[in-house]
Amino acid sequence: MLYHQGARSDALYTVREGAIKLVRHGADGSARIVRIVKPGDLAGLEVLSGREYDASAIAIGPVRVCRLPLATLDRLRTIDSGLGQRMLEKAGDALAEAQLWLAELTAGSAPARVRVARLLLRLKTKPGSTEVFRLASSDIAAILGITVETASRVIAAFKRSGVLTPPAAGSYVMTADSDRLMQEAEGRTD
Amino acid sequence: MLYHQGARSDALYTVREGAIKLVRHGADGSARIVRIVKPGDLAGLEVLSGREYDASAIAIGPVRVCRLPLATLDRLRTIDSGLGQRMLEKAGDALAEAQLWLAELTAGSAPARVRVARLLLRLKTKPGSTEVFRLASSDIAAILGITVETASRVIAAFKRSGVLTPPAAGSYVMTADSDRLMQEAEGRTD
DNA sequence: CGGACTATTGAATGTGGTCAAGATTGGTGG
DNA sequence: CCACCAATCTTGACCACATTCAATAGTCCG
Repeated sequence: MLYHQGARSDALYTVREGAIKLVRHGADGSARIVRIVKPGDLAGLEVLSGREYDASAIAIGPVRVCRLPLATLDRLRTIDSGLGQRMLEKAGDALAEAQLWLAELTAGSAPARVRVARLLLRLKTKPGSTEVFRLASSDIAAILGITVETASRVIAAFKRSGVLTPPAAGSYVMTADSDRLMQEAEGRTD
Repeated sequence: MLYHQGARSDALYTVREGAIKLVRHGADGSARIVRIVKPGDLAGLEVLSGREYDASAIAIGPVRVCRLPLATLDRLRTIDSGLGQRMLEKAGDALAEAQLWLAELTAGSAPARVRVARLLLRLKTKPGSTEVFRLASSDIAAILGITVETASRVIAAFKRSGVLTPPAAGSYVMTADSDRLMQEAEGRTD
């Protein structure tokens, strides 16, 4: 865990390897994953506005990150004038991603099966690859705002229909039939 | 309409007065509002990454905006070194808002009544005020990812129970009982 | 006074939630 | 090597909420 929701923000983070999830905890104890920070992305932008961290940052598996305390960041910015520019681009990208999640991954006019399919398509290890990261069904549930049970049911259905083929035990990836997955993501029922 | 989803991005916008909505259209014709741009906020950050606009920007009522073509923006940045800093902060704020929407306004462990209540609380004209912007129920539906019918039903229920009092005809605001609205937002059923 | 759009309300259907019970998996220690 | 335990995943039955479809009021223009 890199930092906690509600803690005073003091540093910006960038991920080098692996991935971290930003989890937002509701007053009632419910948890929701609001962003996945992949290599090259930034976490903890709150520090720039002096706000508290508005989510907790938790590593998904082993990661290598770079911690940039605010003072260090300011110093770097006076040296490298392009840094601010690149950070701004990254922030814009993160915003675009968040809005894409809002539009395509949240409930509303799309059944759970479709949303799970869309999420899986975004979890491909590489563009064009048939392998997708295998994350815990509790994480899938926390991203899509559904329960663990429905997540499990949908994944099971995909396995049965051959869209997904389970990996060797302990593996972090599973194989997907991209074409049929895209059909599911469109909502095609046939 | 300031720009269309999918169009080549050529300018950044900031809102002076009023508000604009960023609407993302799905392949199936469905529309979802992914952000409300209020005075001081930025729209069209895609231009910084050279991407296409990933949503359409549509004014909600009369607005006054400032259009900044990319060339102008670059020129301004060489003059005012603090501009990039302020833009970065704004981008971070927008990201925080988007993630808050993801956590609190989308379906998942919260019935429609609760989410409408939360949305209304964020539509207050001023912090502490009892007046909330009265937006079309089709807009409420597009933000929360519910249908117009359920939005209408919930609003009607709030009016009947006295939580909301309808405004004079043609007004852009309506009065809310903040305390009871907060109770509804918590999910308290009593 | 129409005409178009938005809002409202009602009934039937269906998807996902809840609750509860097993099944796998992975890890620990005897 | 195996027994045991905790955590995660899986599956089933029932129910509630929201969607869908459809029909009726408003409301703002021309």
